Amino acid sequence: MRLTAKSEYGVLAAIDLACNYGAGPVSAREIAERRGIPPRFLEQLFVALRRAELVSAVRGAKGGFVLTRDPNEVTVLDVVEALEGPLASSVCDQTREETCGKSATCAAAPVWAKATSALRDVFASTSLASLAGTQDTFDKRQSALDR
Amino acid sequence: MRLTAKSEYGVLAAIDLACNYGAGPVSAREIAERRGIPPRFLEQLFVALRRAELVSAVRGAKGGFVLTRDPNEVTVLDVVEALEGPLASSVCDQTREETCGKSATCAAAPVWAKATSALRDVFASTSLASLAGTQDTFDKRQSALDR
DNA sequence: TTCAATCACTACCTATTCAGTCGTGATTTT
DNA sequence: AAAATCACGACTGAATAGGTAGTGATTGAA
Repeated sequence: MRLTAKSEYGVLAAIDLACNYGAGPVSAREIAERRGIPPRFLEQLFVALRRAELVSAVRGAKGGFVLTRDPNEVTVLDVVEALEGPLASSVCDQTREETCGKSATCAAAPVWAKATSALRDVFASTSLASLAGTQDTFDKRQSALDR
Repeated sequence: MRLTAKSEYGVLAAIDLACNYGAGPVSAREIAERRGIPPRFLEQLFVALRRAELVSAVRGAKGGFVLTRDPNEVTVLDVVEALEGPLASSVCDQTREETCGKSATCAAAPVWAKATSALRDVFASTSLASLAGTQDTFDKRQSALDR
């Protein structure tokens, strides 16, 4: 429920990789410049994305990062959870047991649960491919690969 | 997009008022005790709720707060926005103009917008009455008033 | 009329988190 | 060997979260 700059930058970076999917590794420095992301900060995000096995790293000169899966198969939820941890409601996290009347659970819990669920649905149903810039640009790269 | 303890406590307090709707003012102290909310903190939340005209205050002994509208007509969105400010995406807030390819807008913007919208829908469609404890408890109070 | 209960307002405080930066090392290509 | 790149951990300044404290204003009840 807490979205920070990690998600913003991380999703942007992931979209960039989606745009370049199949065209070899893209360096963090390149993405940082293109997207206006602080380079040393982005570096850390890629460490998290690699540990979540969303990207794989290629070290050395001409190295960089590549998506480990097709951009259609990677969702924003994957990226966000890799960077921010599990997407849970930031409130009413089972530490609170007060009730309205006699109910055994927090009276507000249903709405927080619905909120988390709605957010999760949006993120889980949005692939990197669907965000990857003008779709034709993406398609053009794809068709170039097919040849 | 940022939900803090203010929302958690504020919605709980609002539910409490919903449970007691029509039965005169309920003091902040009483709600704080019943719901396990730090009293001085809750006091501040009520200031915000009053300024948003969601509740009205009754000063002096036997005073407290009452909902200004029927619990069916007050939504969680009302309460959350009164306490946290307008519900907007915490990321991609129009300060960022980078693009994927040649698009004029941030490539990730659509998903953040959808997320905000989804959250808003959930909160706007949840009334205090629907959360107010066991609905029968609430109904009982209501029918008692009708007599 | 006094007193206690209650809301009103402002200021203040402490710990955590955010949003990075920095230094250094490891790996690979050229 | 040199340059480019990723890897890892420590560090930091600013903001925010989550309260607390002091004081004052208003009102009902004794």
